[in-house]
Amino acid sequence: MGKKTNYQVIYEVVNRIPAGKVATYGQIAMLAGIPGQARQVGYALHRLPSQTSIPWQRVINSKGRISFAEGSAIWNMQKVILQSEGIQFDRTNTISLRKYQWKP
DNA sequence: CTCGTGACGGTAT
DNA sequence: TATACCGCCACGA
Repeated sequence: MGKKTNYQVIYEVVNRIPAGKVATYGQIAMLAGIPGQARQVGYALHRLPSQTSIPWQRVINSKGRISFAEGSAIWNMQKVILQSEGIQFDRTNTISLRKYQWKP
């Protein structure tokens, strides 16, 4: 039996985030068993194919902000999808973790 | 093998 | 409050 790679575990955790909720990179790293390695989570999501069923858009940074350059095409896409799932952004494009952070 | 990179994050200044 | 530093480590050149 091949042991699971960190990526596989990361994807499994991200898959559990329900629509209408978000999780931080650091939180996913912790839940995936690689605490302190938030960057690995970002890299794992970065490698996902463009058409994936994994809800990558539900992972944001610890400040409650989308980790792409504000105004970029990918940034806009992530924001639109999250809004369609019921997530509200404030006037500085920040998401309230208090209200929307996933608590498994 | 070494080196630069990065969808991060906590701490220091 | 904002910016700067690093620690972290898999990946690819």
